Amino acid sequence: MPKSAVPVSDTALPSPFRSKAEREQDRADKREAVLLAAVRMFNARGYHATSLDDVAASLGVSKPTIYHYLGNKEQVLVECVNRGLSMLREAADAAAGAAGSGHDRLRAFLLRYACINMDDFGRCVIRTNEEVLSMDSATRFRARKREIDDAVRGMIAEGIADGSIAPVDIRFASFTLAGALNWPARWHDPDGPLSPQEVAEKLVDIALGGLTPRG
Amino acid sequence: MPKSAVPVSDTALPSPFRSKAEREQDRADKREAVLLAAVRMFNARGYHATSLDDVAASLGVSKPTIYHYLGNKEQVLVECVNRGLSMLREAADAAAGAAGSGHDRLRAFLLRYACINMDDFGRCVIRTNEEVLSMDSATRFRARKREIDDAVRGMIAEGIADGSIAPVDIRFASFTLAGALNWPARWHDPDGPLSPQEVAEKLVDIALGGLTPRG
DNA sequence: TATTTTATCTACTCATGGGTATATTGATTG
DNA sequence: CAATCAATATACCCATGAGTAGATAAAATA
Repeated sequence: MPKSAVPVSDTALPSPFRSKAEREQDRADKREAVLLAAVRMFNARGYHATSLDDVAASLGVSKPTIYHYLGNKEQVLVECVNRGLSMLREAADAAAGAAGSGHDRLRAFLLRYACINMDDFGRCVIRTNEEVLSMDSATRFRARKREIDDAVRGMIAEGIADGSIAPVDIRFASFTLAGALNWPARWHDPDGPLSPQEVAEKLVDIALGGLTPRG
Repeated sequence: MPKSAVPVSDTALPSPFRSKAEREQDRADKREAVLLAAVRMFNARGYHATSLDDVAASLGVSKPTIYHYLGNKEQVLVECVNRGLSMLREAADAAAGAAGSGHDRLRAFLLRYACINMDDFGRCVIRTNEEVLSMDSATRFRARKREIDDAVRGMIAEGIADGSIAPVDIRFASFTLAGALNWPARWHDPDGPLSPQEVAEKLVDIALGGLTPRG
């Protein structure tokens, strides 16, 4: 353990000597910073209209620095999309494992889903068209989105089974909900007066109205 | 009228001599063919990923020919978008002038709206992000979309007033409906088994469910 | 201390693609 | 028939931007 040669004290004085773990963390942080800067520009101007020179400049570094952290432009996009997809996946798993009726679980998930769609990385999932990806990445992208959609359909099916959701066409219901809740990725302004949470609640209430059984 | 020098007969023999009107029609037809070829490629691959060389090649002509009919690449896109917007506008005017309750008129419009969003030019309206346009075009684009949205909001308001629509938040209702019905522009496959009309009916039924007053 | 590794830069290459200059041909017009 | 105009092509220019080569300097390691 040569690392313990580095002074370690209870008072944790900031040391200019960084441990291996710290250096790895530094690297990960920088990589993350690149992704965040990139996704914001992609969302604001579009993938093709954003050059890696622009992204680098916004971070005060040069383009090769980005290539030091990520393989190429497409990988930058793919990583951003994957972060968004992971958030969605976690939300789906959480909802699937929660208590309550199908309707309750669906509602809880949709609220989270809508919020993620207004987040930097979530928005990128919606705004990224498969055509801009390589065939390989596009296939993986489609598969991961499909997982989310399957989860939604599952919740709808369970809601129909337990009577908390009206007996709608499951596929079209999921299309309708997805469309309604994806759309804010295009119009919601993070700097505007409407918080994602507020928007999500209003949209979910209205969108879910059509699935609620009639008294 | 020098035009009448061209032989005109009741039997309307096809003549190789074209009148001025015919020549203008030819030109308009060619222009239209360029737009249709372009919008299909824009929709399939995205605006930035489509070169005018590609569009020209798909028509069996060369790029300068396109420039003979349209000023530049952005104008090609703008014309396509405008065709879609005009269709939407007509549908909105027709619905606004129709008989029936607010709910009836809204429903009729939404069916048409959804179908237009699965048409070549309508799809282009949805898929075109303002960021790819010049500031000037983007402003006009936004204004025309806003007109459509205002029409929807008007119909919702009338429906609420006449009791055919539940007293929802008008702005969020229009966002929800728009999202649900815009989304097919991204997923509907014109060559697939689902006709736009079928899709439109199912989506509108589900999306409108949330606005229908409870018994 | 010598060597290697990491982080970063400057300065390139090179393909793509928007847009243009200009030639050609055939029809239109005077 | 001459002059013009319309439609099209070939061959180009030039900016942008992805991606790379290679230098440098600092830190880490042996």
